[in-house]
Amino acid sequence: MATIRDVARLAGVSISTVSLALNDTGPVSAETSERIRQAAKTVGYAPNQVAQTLKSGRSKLIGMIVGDISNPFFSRLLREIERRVLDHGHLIIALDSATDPDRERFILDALSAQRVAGVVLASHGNGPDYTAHIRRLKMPIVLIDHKVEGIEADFVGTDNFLTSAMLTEHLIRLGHTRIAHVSGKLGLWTTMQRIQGFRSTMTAAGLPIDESLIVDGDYLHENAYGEVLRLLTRHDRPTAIVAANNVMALGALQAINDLGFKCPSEVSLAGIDDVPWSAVIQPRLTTALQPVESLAGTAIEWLIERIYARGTHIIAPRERIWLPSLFVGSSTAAPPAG
Amino acid sequence: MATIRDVARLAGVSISTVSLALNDTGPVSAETSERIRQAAKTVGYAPNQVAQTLKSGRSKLIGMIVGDISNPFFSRLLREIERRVLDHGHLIIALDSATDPDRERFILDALSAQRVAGVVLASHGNGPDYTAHIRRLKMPIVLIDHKVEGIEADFVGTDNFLTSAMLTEHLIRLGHTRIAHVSGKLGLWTTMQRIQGFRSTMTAAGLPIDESLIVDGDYLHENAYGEVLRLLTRHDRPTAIVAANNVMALGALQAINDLGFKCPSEVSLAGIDDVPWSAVIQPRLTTALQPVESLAGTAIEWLIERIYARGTHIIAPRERIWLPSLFVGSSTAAPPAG
DNA sequence: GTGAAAGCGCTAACAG
DNA sequence: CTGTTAGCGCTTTCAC
Repeated sequence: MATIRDVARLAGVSISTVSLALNDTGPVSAETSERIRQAAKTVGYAPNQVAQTLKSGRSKLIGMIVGDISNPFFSRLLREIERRVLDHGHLIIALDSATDPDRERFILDALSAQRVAGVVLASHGNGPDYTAHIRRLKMPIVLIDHKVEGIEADFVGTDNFLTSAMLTEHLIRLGHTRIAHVSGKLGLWTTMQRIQGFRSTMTAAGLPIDESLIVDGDYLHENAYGEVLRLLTRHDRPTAIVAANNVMALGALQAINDLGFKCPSEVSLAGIDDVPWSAVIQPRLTTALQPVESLAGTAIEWLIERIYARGTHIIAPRERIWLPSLFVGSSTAAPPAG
Repeated sequence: MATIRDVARLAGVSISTVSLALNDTGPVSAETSERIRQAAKTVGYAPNQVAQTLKSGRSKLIGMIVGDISNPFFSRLLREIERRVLDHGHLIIALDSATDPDRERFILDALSAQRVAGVVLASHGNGPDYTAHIRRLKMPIVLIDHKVEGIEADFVGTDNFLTSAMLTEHLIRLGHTRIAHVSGKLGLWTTMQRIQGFRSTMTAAGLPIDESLIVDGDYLHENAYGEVLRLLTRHDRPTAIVAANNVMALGALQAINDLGFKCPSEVSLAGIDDVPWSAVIQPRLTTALQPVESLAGTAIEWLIERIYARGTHIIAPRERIWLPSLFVGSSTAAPPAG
């Protein structure tokens, strides 16, 4: 690997002149500059990012932590973010926390040790210990999807109250009264908002809430499958189900199919977030969609801003809540008569 | 961020003693060592990986480049690899080349500038220029999925000839004679092997090969959708289709559905690689499965070996070809009578 | 316009 | 056993 020294030697100048010329950061005569550029090309010089990072204290790497990288919602988000970030000369280190707060902390420490420029964090932790730990790292952070109180960071998310509220409303209008909600990991802001949206909409419609119909699926396919099996084998089973994310909706659908129920004629199903190729899944799921590109765009815009602002001025935490949209598929219909 | 200096000051020793003690790399009295560890803890010392990297010339980062990070085959692979790599104290930088060789080169250069320890590469390039460029980077590389001649790297993949051959054989046994193959990006080893597997099996069964039934889907959902629309609107349409990957199989299925054909009674469909929610897709696709965990395991084992062997001894390029397995779903059946 | 030198945080000889 | 020192590759004053 050629270094700045090799270039200097070949061009017959000092290393500082090379740096000045190549970075356009000082007065170098056009002639010398040209000679240096030539030399750099012939020796195949590429600046060592590690040295630059050590010098500047900040690398060109951005960390991104999500709960499940194989969840299509997050892999789309990752893809969108990565695309935008490459334009700024940054690279993304994507990590899967498996929704485990301890693992998340471990990863955050590792990213901090790498002196990453910033972090896009779909957090799964909370509590004073957790927030104190994050604050101590002093990294530019943009929270995405899951909001956490007590961290000086921007937050970009969707109106989660609305996501489940609109699905619930849709089912109520179709005539359902016994509606179940398969929720995500309890304690998370996103989860609680979605549960709230469900509850409020039920109550506003004058429907009673059967607490046993609100079950915890932990945002996982398997859990949702199991919970829905349980729900549908009860004598007072629900006629409709709202799943709090995409993979749980698919788990629910599988349970419905495996038990031999017809969807939507016997059980209606609605979920949050799309899956790619949803077009080939029968029935086509009714879903509340988060605007992935808008989320990715805002997150990166703000993070980059924060990275460049660092040391210059402080930016007060911002918050942007995008609105979901409703896609009505063929998985929801009026409840069976009787 | 506390540095080794802060620890040294607090413990009342020199920085080299701190380094020696904390890395267990020199003779330090038990007492001093303990004092140093205490000091490190109280100031919250964590070694700066960037400085270590600059010193050693090699970071704890591993790059991974795939053609499409949102393809479930690759996101599973990424997840598996990441899990294994964390155990060795490494982090993964995952990047999406969008199957573009130029973009792939750009990314490889960026990784090289970061002095990554090694790269897991699902390559989409070939030709002397390409291989020369990669050789020049001198990074430990493990090729995965796509084999490229002319690079001194290990290769881990699946017997791709067999994947399409077993699917074709399965269709022939069901009675099909007009079988189409929606292939991946032409020129890639993987693609060519799969086409070969298709051809050889047809020929071995004494069936003629209609060249117009071998179409290029470029491993993309949209392309496959379009190609299959075209195939099925021909007067001499095929009765069965072998798609060279998972997303193309789903694109094909969508085309079949959209045209109003029944799968499998009117058109049979088989694909390569699973999708996570395959259980809820009707009909359940017949697929040739690659052993993702074995691929990930071998790739990382070899890459880590190569990373540690660097400078010590050279390892001759190795190759491991795993066998696929056949999953018979409900998307394949005997061709319609007449 | 250009060069010398300090220093980012760490490791590893080499002295003592 | 412990401390001094050089140096990884680069940027950035500060002299000349």
